[in-house]
Amino acid sequence: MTVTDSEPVPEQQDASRLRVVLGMVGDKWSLLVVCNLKEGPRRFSELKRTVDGISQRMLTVTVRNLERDGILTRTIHNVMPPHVSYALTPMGSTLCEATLPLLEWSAEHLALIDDARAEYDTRADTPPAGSVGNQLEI
Amino acid sequence: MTVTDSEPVPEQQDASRLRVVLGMVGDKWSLLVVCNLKEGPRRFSELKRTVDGISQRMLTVTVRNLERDGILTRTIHNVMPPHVSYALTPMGSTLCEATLPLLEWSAEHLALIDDARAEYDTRADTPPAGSVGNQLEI
DNA sequence: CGGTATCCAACTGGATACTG
DNA sequence: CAGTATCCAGTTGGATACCG
Repeated sequence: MTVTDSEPVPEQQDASRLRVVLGMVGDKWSLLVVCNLKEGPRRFSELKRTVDGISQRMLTVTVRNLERDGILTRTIHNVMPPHVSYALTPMGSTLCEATLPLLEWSAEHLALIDDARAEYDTRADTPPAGSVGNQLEI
Repeated sequence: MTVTDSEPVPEQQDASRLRVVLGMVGDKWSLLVVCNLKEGPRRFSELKRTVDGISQRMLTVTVRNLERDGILTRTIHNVMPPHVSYALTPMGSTLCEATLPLLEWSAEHLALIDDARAEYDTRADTPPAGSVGNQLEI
């Protein structure tokens, strides 16, 4: 009854899903942490060492969000000295697999992207009188 | 000769690639724009209408970056009134395909994510004396 | 060891007004 | 129509210091 009218068109469903994924892993660190757990559980300090450049604060925030989303589990080991380990859930593993094509794409296109940027910047740097700054079509 | 020492380990390669992809499409709008070009070229105003909630400024910024990265082309049609159309490059199309698994993953796990969040928030809201706030393991 | 708390700089992105 | 320019609020994230 709270449904107002027609069901959303496919494009809007895509958009909604994209927003969910990006909200989860679209930030600077989440996917890097997830990828570092691919091989197995890691402790907080291991992650901090492995995920290059991450601050303690951002690692804490990132793993908290991923735990909340059900991507990884946080386990406290009551030993001396105490430590905490993080591991992917099954859902986290499938997420990891789902990002693999994107990783491959990146590997294949890294050079082409650099080329495209260089070419674009060249065109942008020199916009003299007779030059063709943009594709034209009449 | 400029190479200092050993080749980077696979994990670091992954990380570097992830940073590239995230830098390109990890923002709020890029993937939404790309997905809206999947079916074919679109004009600026069409994109603005279709990509729900995007401001004129952000659409301009987003398509400029995607053009620079070689993901889409910008074509100016010299008619009255003048208009501009955007289309995916072959590289843009392959990027789009590479994100499909992530889209499917999102579709399959949306409900589970909501459940995980709800459960996490419930545990967080009520951390009374005898409760088990976190997984423990000795 | 694995956090939390606080502060602050930089960036993101929305609103609005103006332009060719 | 398709921008550009400006301003500004909100968020992200780094540095630092302290805590159980």
